[in-house]
Amino acid sequence: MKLATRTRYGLRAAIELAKNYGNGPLQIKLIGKNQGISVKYLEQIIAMLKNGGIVRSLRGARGGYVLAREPEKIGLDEIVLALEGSISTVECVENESLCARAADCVARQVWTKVQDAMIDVLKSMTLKDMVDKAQNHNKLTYQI
Amino acid sequence: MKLATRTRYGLRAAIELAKNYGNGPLQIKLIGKNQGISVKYLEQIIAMLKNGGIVRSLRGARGGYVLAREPEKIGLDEIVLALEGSISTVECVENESLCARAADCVARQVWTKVQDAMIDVLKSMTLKDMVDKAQNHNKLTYQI
DNA sequence: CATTATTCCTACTGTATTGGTGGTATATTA
DNA sequence: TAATATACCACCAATACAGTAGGAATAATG
Repeated sequence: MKLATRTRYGLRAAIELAKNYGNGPLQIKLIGKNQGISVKYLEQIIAMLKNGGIVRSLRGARGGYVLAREPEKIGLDEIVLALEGSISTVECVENESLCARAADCVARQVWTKVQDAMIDVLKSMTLKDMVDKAQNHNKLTYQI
Repeated sequence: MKLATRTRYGLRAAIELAKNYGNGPLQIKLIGKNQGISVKYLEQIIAMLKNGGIVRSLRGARGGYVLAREPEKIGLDEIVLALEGSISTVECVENESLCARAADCVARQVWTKVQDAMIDVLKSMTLKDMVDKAQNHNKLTYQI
């Protein structure tokens, strides 16, 4: 059940970008420094966020990354989706055709319920919510 | 986010044992055959269920495995716990001391909520519920 | 135009996990 | 004691993960 490190890092990076929203691009170097994450590794992780349509990049000097949309329009489910590839406990939940008995498999029903519960929680939160929460502690408090 | 195969297999094996509850021990060989799972692999998986106090073993001829308690007293959370080691998305959720900022980390709050949602769902179901559901389809319908 | 800052791309590496196999020891029963 | 079945232990191949490395492409700046 453990999340990949890249998912944890990726969320933290996204929150940094959300905090910086409206103030121009933020460089990976800075995010990595603030968060204590290998800059080279973060590079790959943010590329996933880019592919997922969460962030946009600005190349060249003074470039960096910005959120692709307003923080209140980015659900955490989108972020996890971009980083994990899918928010899914078991393949057959998404793809019935993987198993002949999928349609009335009780184990599958369990994993579907678990998965739906996770997705609901993630969908209920946006990057804006994260920034607001962090603001209350008025520091970079989202470090894992 | 994907579950390990052993967790899926383990749940299915536990459901088989629940279905057989009251009819004496069930052999791994049989479960593996019914479920299309490598008997040798299943051996290891059921050993985890045993360590977790979910099943008891009976050695020797006519031996096999039985549930350690009535199916209605075994929550699915216990089964996942036995197989995954912990029902946890991130280490720091369980163990605050892993990160100095854990106490007011917003990312950690996210993963805590996700994890709690999963645990709630699993806790809400017992092996008995699984047997009852499967009965409605009156076959081995829990195959993944 | 040269320099600098930054993203982008691709490949490599060590480690751990996963999924699975094989063999032997041990206990129980008939 | 022979047959059955679990228990235990060691091994193996494939994959994923986390991180490193080097350089190419691109944009801004002086």
